[in-house]
Amino acid sequence: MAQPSKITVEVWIQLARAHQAILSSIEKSLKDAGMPPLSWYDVLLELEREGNKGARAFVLQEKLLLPQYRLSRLIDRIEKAGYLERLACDDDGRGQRLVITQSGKAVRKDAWSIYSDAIEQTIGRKISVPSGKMLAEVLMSLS
Amino acid sequence: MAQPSKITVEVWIQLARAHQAILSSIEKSLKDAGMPPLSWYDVLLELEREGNKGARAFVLQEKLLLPQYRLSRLIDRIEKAGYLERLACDDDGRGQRLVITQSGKAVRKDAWSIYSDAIEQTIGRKISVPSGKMLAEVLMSLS
DNA sequence: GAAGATTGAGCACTCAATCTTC
DNA sequence: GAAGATTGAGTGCTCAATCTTC
Repeated sequence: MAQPSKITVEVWIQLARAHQAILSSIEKSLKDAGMPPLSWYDVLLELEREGNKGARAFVLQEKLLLPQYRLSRLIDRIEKAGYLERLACDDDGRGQRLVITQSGKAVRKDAWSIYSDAIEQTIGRKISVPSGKMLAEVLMSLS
Repeated sequence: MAQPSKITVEVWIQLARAHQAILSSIEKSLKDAGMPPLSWYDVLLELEREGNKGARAFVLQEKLLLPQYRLSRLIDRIEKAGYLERLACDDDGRGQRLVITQSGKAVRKDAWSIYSDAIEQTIGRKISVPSGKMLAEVLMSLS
């Protein structure tokens, strides 16, 4: 049980604070604009990338790091809002194909204009390009 | 409405992923060890730093970036578990002094041995000291 | 028995409304 | 009226149990 250095602890504290600050700012921007929360955006973006064939739920779980039960209820809500459809899966009777609808694509696009602006305000304006490259690279090694 | 660069977007994606991965790992470690969640730890640590005079709730709000209603119910649960006490505030009848109890200090200490080990496993082992210094510094400018 | 997915019950979060004291 | 704090009602998260298909 090796103890973490002061620097390691400081990294975690600052990582948690930065995440919390940025996330609440983004969520507030989306809500103020009448958009669905960020978790919906993540799902819709993945589905849009998958195209008409749709995506399996367990694939989304891995990509978005979500537990099964959370994704299941998240999909319920998004489907109820009309932004995705559950279709039967030909080659596996247990599963289903999740397909984004036209209105789903539209709301994702609208949300992106709000979302991207919030990212620029909370991150882009605050750090230099070299810092950003370094930051993204080091962070990638942590997940 | 300036658009964010690809690097800026990548920083946010990796920041969110790293945070999610590290946080769930830490929470799992705490739960497996029979410890309260991380939010309790944050409150208890701040109270321990304040000593016998205790801390005002609105001060915790600022330090922990928590909304009023969330902190209020968080304090309820921690108090019910016997880890803190709400005492009258002499100079302000609206507020109260939040004071950590002996068992609160004990559980915070026990939780730290689990928590610190999890930090070392998820962060310390994965990045170099120079990367860590740089990371902490840049992250600090984001919150 | 394992994998994909859902569900019931309990707990935590959220918002707006409220209360008390300043 | 503003600041510190709490609360009711609605929503979302969590865990374990469950169901179906592989």
